[in-house]
Amino acid sequence: MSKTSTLQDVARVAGVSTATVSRVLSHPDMVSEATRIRVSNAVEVSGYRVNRAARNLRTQRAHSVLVLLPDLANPFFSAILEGISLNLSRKGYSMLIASTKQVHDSGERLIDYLDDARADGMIILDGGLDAEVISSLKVAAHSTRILFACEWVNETEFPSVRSENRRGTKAAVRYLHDIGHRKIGHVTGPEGNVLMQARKEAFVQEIIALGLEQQPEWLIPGDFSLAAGCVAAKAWIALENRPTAMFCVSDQVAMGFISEMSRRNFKVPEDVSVMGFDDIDLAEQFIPPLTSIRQDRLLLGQTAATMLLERLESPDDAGAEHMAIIPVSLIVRGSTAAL
Amino acid sequence: MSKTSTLQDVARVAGVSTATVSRVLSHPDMVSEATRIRVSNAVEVSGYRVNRAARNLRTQRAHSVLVLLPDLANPFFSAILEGISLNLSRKGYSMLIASTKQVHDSGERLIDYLDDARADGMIILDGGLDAEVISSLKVAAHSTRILFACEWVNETEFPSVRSENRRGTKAAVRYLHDIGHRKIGHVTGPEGNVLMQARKEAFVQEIIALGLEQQPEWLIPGDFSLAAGCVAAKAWIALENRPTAMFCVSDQVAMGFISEMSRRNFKVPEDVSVMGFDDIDLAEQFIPPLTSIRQDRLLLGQTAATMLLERLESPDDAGAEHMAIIPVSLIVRGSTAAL
DNA sequence: ATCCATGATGTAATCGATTGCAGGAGGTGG
DNA sequence: CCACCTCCTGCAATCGATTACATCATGGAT
Repeated sequence: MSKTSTLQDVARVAGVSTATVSRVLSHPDMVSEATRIRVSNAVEVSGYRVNRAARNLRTQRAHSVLVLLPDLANPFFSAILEGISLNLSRKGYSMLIASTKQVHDSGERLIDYLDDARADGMIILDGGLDAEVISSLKVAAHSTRILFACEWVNETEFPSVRSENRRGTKAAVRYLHDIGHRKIGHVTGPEGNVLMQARKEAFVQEIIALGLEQQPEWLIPGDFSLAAGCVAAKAWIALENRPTAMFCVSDQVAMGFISEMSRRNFKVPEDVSVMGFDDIDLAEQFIPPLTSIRQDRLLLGQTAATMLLERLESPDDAGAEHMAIIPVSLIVRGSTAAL
Repeated sequence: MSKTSTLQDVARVAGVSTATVSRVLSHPDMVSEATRIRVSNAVEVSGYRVNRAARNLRTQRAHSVLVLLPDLANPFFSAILEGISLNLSRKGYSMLIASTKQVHDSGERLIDYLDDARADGMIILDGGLDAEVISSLKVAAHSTRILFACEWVNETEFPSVRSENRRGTKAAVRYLHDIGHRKIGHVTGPEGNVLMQARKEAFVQEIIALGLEQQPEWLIPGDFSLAAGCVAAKAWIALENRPTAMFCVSDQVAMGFISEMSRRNFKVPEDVSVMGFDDIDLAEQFIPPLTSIRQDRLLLGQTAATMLLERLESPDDAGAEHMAIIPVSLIVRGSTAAL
């Protein structure tokens, strides 16, 4: 029992060749019904499990996908991972996880995962990779094996799955406008990040489209962290001419913002309406509950996995989808109020 | 360039046999300096990467470890994963991730991951597995390849890594007592969970040790979720004789509790002191900032990885550590106040 | 009766790295 | 000068599954 049985063992029990056993398992329609049943029984009694290493070697596939996160500790990614994992496992693939920071620090290179046959492809959730790393990924043999999700890299041809960042942002601004706000500010993400850029551009566009007042100091720089929200709150407090509503680039930032405001005895939404982006699990439980733009992270993950596998399994199919956009929706809660 | 080169290619370039190349890579001291250099150069120029599938097949190891979570969406696990990943990658292992729920739903069995050579071992972060699953894991060949972290399963001999649940709980109660509370309640975890049980027992012991008042209805049932905290808050409000401090089984529960209290116009810590357990990242930013028992999740993850690898690499070493306990510490913040 | 198509099965090569064993070169001691 | 030992390297088997090709039986068509 301690030793797992091999194809040979099953073949011996069933009185057939290993080829036949293999066929029963992978191409059942090539085998006659009688032997199929006999072999299936033999598989059953011997508790046979295919040896993945052997299969992977022979088929030249790893049957696994690497998911790269900028940071394992960010709860934003959990639902995306769940979606990826779900659709990968349905197709018999395993999910490897690594953080780009850790890979970089350890001196490994990302392409090694593909080159040494540990993974067939990778889903990258980090748009902030070094230009050097990006260019190493562009090598022809790999470009079809990589997909960006959530974030992406401008001016590259990697396929990607993303949320409707622009539409979501504009919906946020329009909502704040609809409930009476005319002075609307924005806590942006980290300089150079594609998400922050997309959202910031859309924000400015919509402000202009609605003919609202613009002040350079109402665009408060931040990143995606709680701490950035706190800093931004201090910046808001220090303003002469304060916006009555702030659109934050992420829920974490919004929470940090509100948290600092409350420490300084300002009230949300009485003194200022605050909204976020993402609609992470906690948004609903926060005090006050956070108005936000919901990203369907589970769907985003599932879509990413499915798209990548499709591309892996027919690499030459030029007709394959190159980009998928996942709808977002406005979720109104207590952190915003009519003016 | 599109095809990665093999040992054969390198051997040809260096003018040696594949055996020698392999030795240069895995046992450099068996090879003369001259050839070592020549081969190293050949490896360099050909951009050789070892093929993991081939190595895994030959060495009968997967060089990867499966981490099983009850639920990918719980931010509590992120730092643990980071710790595991860090120490695994240092030893050249990859980290596979799956959720026990998903594995179960898809009809896979956990032992399959070991039986089909996808993973050498597994770290289980879920103490709530079915008895049936547990017993399938006990098979002699596997028992040395499994390690529980955070949670564990009573009355089994699996090695485990855990935090000082009892000491942490007692420290919490003692702290609340020290700042003047005499009526202390506890929102417990899900019935049957080992953590909730350990913490609940320790809680009751310490209450008795300090000679404090006990009321059955001060032990409010919950689970580890935000929602459970909300429900518990309603239960607290409904009490005739209310505790002045509540020790919650997790930070998430504490946050839910506080959130609901605030919705009902009760104030924390003025009306009731609330504390959690875990010290997740958000605890510090919550309003009010949460008093909690900090678990060193990174260290816990690192320890788990290291212990498992040690056991995998010397399976017969009876002297190997069987259990590791990670220290916890009390973090006092604004959600608790002296009475 | 003969021939060929069809379907089922077996034979054996193959994927790429590792490693036990054998052999050769060079050095040492008797 | 020979026996022997050490150090280095190569040969070839091996891990276990997959699959191209060969073989064989069966049956239908002519």
